[in-house]
Amino acid sequence: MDFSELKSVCGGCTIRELCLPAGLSDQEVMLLDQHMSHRQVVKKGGSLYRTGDPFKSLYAVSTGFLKTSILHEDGRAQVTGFQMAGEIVGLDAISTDQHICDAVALVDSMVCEITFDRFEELGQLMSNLQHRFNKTLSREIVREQGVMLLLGSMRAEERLAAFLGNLANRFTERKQSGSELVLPMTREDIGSYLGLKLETVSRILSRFHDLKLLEVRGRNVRILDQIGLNQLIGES
Amino acid sequence: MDFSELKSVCGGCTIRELCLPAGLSDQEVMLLDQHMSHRQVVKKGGSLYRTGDPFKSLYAVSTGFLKTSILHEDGRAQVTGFQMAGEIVGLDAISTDQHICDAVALVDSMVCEITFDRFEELGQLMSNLQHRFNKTLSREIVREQGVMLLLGSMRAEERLAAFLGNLANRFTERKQSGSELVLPMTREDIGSYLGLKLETVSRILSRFHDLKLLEVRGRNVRILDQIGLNQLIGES
DNA sequence: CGATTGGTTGAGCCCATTCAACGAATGTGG
DNA sequence: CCACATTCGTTGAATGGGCTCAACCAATCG
Repeated sequence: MDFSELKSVCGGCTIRELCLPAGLSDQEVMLLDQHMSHRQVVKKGGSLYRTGDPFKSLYAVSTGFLKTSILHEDGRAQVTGFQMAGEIVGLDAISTDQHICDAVALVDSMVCEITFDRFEELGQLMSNLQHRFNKTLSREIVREQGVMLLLGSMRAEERLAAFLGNLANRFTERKQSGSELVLPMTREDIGSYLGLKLETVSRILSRFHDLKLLEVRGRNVRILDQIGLNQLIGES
Repeated sequence: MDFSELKSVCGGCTIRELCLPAGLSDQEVMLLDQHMSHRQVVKKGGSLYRTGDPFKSLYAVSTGFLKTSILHEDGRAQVTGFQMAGEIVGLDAISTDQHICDAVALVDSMVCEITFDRFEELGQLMSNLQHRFNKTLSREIVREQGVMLLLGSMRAEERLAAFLGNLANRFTERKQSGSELVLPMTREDIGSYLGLKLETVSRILSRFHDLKLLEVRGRNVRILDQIGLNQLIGES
């Protein structure tokens, strides 16, 4: 049996309510299921797609963790997001029918593929699905605005505190611990996302450790004082 | 006659191809027209909507210039975009049915309103319109990613050069001069958008002036050396 | 085992900020 | 109409937060 391609089954998916099928009736989910392509494995370090690839499908992260990053001509890269279970990857490619970022797995991951042409047809059949999808796109716009606020007007400490809080919330939504984080990305990835150098990320994590806000052991981060972290944001 | 509300007529609009009706047939545009609400005037300094307002409509800028900005609890604001003719405002509110930013007119402006409920119905009738709208949302995601790249990995000079280049392109698309810019926003607005202080914006404009890349007289900026500006981006 | 990747920490530097003064333009009320 | 306040923009001097450069350690991999 080839485990690299398994039929997606939204109906039985535990994170259904965090993903595209959110808010759909059982019948609607069945219809969606029929239009889903196969589930795919992306090995750690492997890429789901690369900049310039023709756009064919959206992907819902099933398990694992991805990052997306855009490359500037001169080699500079900017991580634009980290996607976990239930989150959709590839939304930016709708605009140009070409992927404008790289999507790379940070750990062994699985994604559910759905052909966008098919998805648009489905949207015509199910106004409910289309409505939800509009919200999904809008939510991504809002998320990015949050990052703009972070990059444009927060200091390094605040950025990191906000980043950790955001991760904690998303883990909690997924019934995982919101205080015992295992970061799947490198310090450099975090830095790129937050507009900081990796050394700065490392230093500030150490500082948070000293302040007894965190317990940091490499990629294992335990949040000791979420309130203290939150207070950090917006003081000064 | 009340000039504050005029019927929108996409069919005869000069910027039709830059706006929602882009790519639609004449018949489809007529149908869209029937569903458009009235055209509204927003006076300079006035706001189209404010954070927290319930979401009812999208707005297409007809003439003028708007800015959108989000407010952080502690009073910090981040300008998230400047919108000119043909561009759509309010996309972020779809996600939560509430506006999460303020939209303020930088000069006397006119906007075309379309009720989002109606628009979604129209999208069900016209797959073409829905397809285009998906692209519009995706394009906004891409635009914001560009800003993230700018904020996350460019130095002040590069940010300003990229900003001016972007404005020039958008003016050119609208058959206006791409070298004789009249900036409708303050230095503070620019700074907020670019993650810089207003003094820094002012200083760098002066520096560009000294380098003979620009001619700056207050809000009138003439681009003397677009190539030079572009070269500035990504050197360092 | 050496090579590579990822992470931490230190010292010095520099770019953007902060604080401040000043000028120009615009608007307002007497 | 002028006096005054306010907003907007420019420029200078000093400061500092995050960067650069560098050394070092731990873990992983071939």
